[in-house]
Amino acid sequence: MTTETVPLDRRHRRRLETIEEVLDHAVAIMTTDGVAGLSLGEIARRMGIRTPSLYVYFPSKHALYDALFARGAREIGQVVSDESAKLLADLDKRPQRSIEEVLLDAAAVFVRWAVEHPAYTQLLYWRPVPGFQPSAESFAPAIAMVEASKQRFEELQRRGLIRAGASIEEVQRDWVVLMTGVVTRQLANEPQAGFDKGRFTSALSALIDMFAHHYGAQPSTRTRGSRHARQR
Amino acid sequence: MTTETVPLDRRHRRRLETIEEVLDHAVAIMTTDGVAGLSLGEIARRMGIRTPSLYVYFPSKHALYDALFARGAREIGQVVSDESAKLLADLDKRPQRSIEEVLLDAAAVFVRWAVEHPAYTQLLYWRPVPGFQPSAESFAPAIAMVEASKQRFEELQRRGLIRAGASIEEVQRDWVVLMTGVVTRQLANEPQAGFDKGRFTSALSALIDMFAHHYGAQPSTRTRGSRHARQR
DNA sequence: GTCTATATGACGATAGAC
DNA sequence: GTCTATCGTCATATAGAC
Repeated sequence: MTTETVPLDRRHRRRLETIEEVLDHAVAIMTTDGVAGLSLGEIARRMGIRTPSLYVYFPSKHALYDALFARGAREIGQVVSDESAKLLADLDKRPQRSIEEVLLDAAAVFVRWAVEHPAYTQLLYWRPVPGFQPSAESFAPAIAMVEASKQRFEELQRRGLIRAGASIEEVQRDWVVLMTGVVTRQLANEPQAGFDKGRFTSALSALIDMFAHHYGAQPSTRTRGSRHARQR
Repeated sequence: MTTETVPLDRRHRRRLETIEEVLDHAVAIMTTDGVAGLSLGEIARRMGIRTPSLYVYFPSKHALYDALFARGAREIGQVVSDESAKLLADLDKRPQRSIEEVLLDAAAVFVRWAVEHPAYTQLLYWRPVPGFQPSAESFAPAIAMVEASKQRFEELQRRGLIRAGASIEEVQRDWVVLMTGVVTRQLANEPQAGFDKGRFTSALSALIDMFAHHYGAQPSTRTRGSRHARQR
């Protein structure tokens, strides 16, 4: 009995490790060849096994995509959640921070992760795989992230940084359009540029100013368009 | 001699017609199955020919994607160009129009076409096909469209609707992020909703207000956030 | 010139031996 | 749990019928 449970646990752990290894190779392939460029044969080749052996761990290629979707949603959710906690804690210590500063920090964390993890980003925010729809379980962390984001905006509204009359639903919707818009254009037009040098990631500051002006509570201390005025 | 040129012309015309037919079927398939779901076998099946026969007209699947990219870029370019001409002519007749109204018209034309032609939109604004890069010739109309858009913003700036100090390069960049951001979210999250009922296409008005407030010349006549205030 | 017949190699997927 | 063998489909290439 005792001799049975131990190897079972070990086998189980080993199985989970193998699954993680499959996912790691899949991400590496998708990063270079795009989400649609993933092939089970290439994963197996890199692991030194035959393609059919992968079916022990995943019943289909779509199931593999589903696991990758879940993994990506969990990871970006964690990154954003950590930043969000820091943001609110920091706001307690330095309440004089402008809404522009606060939102730019939050935006940069999301956009940086997205452009630096193009495989997950394509899977989460485009529709690159014909017929693939994430399962409810895999989609759950993505929903949780949106809910957390809305709660963060509500908190900012309570603290007087977001205009009192603003609909949080609309704030969240427009925020998502801006953030994923920047990420999509950067990855599709300049995939090699990276966060710091990208033409579209560099637009974040101007877009956040725009957003803050519209949904922020107090008029910005910065003159509208001061960034451009400098260039004249 | 005379008897030779006539059938050559006819044959040439017939060839072009066949090419158009191939492209039409390709668009239909991509519309239902996504860009990556296109298969030459399915095109041939629908045309009642064998797959290798397609290679008479296109040397490879990538060449077919290239022709589709060019077609899509020309079509949306034409749609936007027509609207742009109408917009400026209308502005001569009714110079009292606000920048919000003018831009919302322009935005609606682009976004409506994009969500109603998801096959072209995916090809033009995402990266759904591993290894596919449009040729310089196919890309040309897309560049022309961006140039025309910049010239339109310059004209609006000359007419005093866009703030004098604004960099047209930045105006165009942020405009593209907003428009393709809305389109991408609508097509990826709610592909079946259509322009009029979509959750993200419905955000256009608010996003244009935001944009106009930032880059427009005179303060808006509408109270900031009046749309939301109404909902209270 | 246009299309078919045929073949190649890669793919996702399944069945069954060990 | 991994293998081999196999299936059907895919994009692609070539040779040849008409």
